Amino acid sequence: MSAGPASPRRAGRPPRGVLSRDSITAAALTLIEDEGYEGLTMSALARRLRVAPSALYNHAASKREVLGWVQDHVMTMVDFSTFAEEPWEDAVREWARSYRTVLARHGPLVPVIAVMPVTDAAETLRMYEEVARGFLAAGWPEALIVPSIVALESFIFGSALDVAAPSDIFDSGSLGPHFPVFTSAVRTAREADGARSAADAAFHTGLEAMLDGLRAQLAASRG
Amino acid sequence: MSAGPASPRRAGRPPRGVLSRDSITAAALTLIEDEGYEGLTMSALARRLRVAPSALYNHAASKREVLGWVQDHVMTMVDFSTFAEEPWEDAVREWARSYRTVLARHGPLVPVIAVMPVTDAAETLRMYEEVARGFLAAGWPEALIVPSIVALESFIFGSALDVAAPSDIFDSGSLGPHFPVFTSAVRTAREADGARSAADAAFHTGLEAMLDGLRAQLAASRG
DNA sequence: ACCTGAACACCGTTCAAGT
DNA sequence: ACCTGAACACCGTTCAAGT
Repeated sequence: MSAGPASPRRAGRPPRGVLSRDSITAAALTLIEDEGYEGLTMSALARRLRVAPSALYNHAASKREVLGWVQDHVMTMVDFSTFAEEPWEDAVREWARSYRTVLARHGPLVPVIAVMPVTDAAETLRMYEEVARGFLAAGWPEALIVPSIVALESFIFGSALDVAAPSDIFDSGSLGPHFPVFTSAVRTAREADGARSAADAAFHTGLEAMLDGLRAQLAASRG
Repeated sequence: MSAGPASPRRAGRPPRGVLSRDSITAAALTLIEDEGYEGLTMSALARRLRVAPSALYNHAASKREVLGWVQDHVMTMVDFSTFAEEPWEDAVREWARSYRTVLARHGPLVPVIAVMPVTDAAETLRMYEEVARGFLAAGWPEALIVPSIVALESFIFGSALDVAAPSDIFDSGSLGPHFPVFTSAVRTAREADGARSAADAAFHTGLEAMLDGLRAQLAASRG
């Protein structure tokens, strides 16, 4: 009845020792949670697993590969369940918000995700499958689905990087008087947005604009 | 008549030796051009300047600061001249294309730019000033200018990361049969886009969608 | 004020040797 | 098959010593 030490074995040979893709990924995730991505070193990872650093290389070809495993797991934290339940536009909204929130906590992963092939990244593929399904069900022409998803993702990736920016990123300091239009626009925006951060306001603006444009494109494709 | 070894001196003390913000930035840029960002190390930089690595620290507090100088220079390569000449929508289109192209060649800089405060980054501020001016001239309410610019930038940043992705990034490999909708959508998109890369198609789709949405928002703000 | 040279505290990764 | 321990080839950065 108990889960036992051996996790349900997949196809292939069962892991002999403590080390496996799963255990390394789990240790990496708690390490990142505790120490951040600067703390994620092969030494620190090995220490958590009570093993010599070189032992890791019997299971992962490189730190980059470990990062790929982490990335695929992080994707499971993104909520894309709404595509099965809600209308297309609301589903995209919820998915995009969740995606950005998850990535904002894993900023250093963003450049990795953007470039990582999806082959054998099963969890990542699960998300794409569900999102593509939602687009198809909403009546999107098949040829427009992937470009639309990638466009939304690009915006989400950029917005996630933006979350890490300091709140005074647009303070022009002593140079302010040389750039009066921008300086004034920054001040006005800050007053208008109130407590909401600049990053949040921009995300809302951009997401609604893109949804607007995509909705129009969907309508146009229906003739 | 000749330019001479001493560049036109700014306010403040003239540089005594060979090393200065300008010379270090110039060396870093040619180094990046020749060897890429992996080749940009403090040692390699010092070697190009015929100086010991530790000498760099008399002028820059850290490698991160050097990266900031590079970033500010890279911004001068972005073409934002169209804001003074063309209608708002065409100007944004040209600016966004140029911005993405420049950043695609400097991918590792994207996470740096997203977080780097604009204080004392004069070239970066010049761009923002000109873009904000263009928005204002097009009739945008002041409070919406900064969120719109940041939203566009987020999309541009994400799209620039996307350019570095391998063309087969969406090949689902042996897992394909488990994700039929997505796999089929990828194939259809590839056929529809022809020679154009997936990244280019997505950039076009996303930029036009966002322009659509922003145009609608501008119209709405006019009542 | 600015440079050199040596040193420090790390990295990721390899590999012979063990079991 | 999988692990250890030592080693390698790097990093960015500091600092005493020189001029």
